[in-house]
Amino acid sequence: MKRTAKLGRVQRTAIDAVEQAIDPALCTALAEPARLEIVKVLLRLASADVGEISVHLHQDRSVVSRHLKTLREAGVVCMTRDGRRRIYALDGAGLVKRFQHIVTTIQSAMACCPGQPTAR
Amino acid sequence: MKRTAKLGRVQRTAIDAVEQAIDPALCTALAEPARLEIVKVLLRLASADVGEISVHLHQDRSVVSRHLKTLREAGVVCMTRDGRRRIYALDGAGLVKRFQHIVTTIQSAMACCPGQPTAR
DNA sequence: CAATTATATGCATATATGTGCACTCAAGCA
DNA sequence: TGCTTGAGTGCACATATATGCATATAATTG
Repeated sequence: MKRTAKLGRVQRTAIDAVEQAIDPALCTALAEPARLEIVKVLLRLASADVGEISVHLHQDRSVVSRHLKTLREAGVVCMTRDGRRRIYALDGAGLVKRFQHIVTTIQSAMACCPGQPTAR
Repeated sequence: MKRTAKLGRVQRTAIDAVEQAIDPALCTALAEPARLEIVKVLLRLASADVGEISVHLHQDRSVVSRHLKTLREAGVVCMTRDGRRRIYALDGAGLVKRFQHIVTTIQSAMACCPGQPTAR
C-alpha cells in the first residue's frame, strides 16, 4: 500500500513550498538557549551593541559576538555600524514575514494533501 | 541612555508573549537536518511507520525512532498504534496554530514597542 | 602616531548529540 | 508455546558546537 507515487503536480508544489519555507538556519538560530536569550534581550532593548548584550547574558563578548553572527546570517537580527560599535536589533518584520509564510504553505499543503490527522 | 527600565506593563506582557510563543523544543526539533527530512517524508506519505521512514532516510530504524521521539515531544508529529507498528503523522494543524501564534505575538510586540528597525 | 575601546577570530576544551550495532521489549502468528 | 516482526534502549564512538581566554582587527581619541 504505497502512497508515495500518487502525488500530483499540485501536491508536489505545495510540499516543496513547505520544505523551502522551513529554514534550517532559522530554526538552528532559535534553537540555542543563549541565542534565544539574545532575542529576548533585543525585544526589551529594541537595539543594543555586543557589550550591552553580553552584560545581560552574563557571558563573554566573544561568545555573544559569535551568536550574533549566527543570528545575522539566519536573518533574525540586523546590524548597523555606529563608530566602532555595532548595533544589533531584531528583524521583527522579517520574522513575521517568514513565519507567516510557513503558516501559509503548511495550510496549503494540508488543504491539497488529505490524510493528515488533526490529532493533538 | 538605558532604555531597559522604561517598559510599561503592556510592553512587558507583549514581550513575554513572544518569549512563550517561541518554543525551544520546536526549534530544536526542526533544526536537525535528519528530522527535517522526516517532516518532508511525512508530508509526502501523510503517515508512515518507523520502518518506512527509515527506508526513505537511508538510516537505521533506531536513529529514526529517536528522532521521532524528539519530534513527538516537540508536538511536531503525532503517533497512533496499529498492532505492533506505530504510525506517525505530521500534526499540521498544531504547527499552523503555533507558528500563527508566533506571528501574532511578534506583531503585537512590534506594534507596542517602537524602535524596531524594519531593516532587511 | 600611540593609546584606547569595541568587535571579531584562533585555539583549546568541555559538553551535547547524532549515529549504528547489539539487544530487549512488545505484539501478532504458526 | 516458540517464531517472526516492528519499535525502542544501552552502549560506544564520532562529530558538532558552545564557551572562554588570548590575540588580532577596526575605529575613535589624545
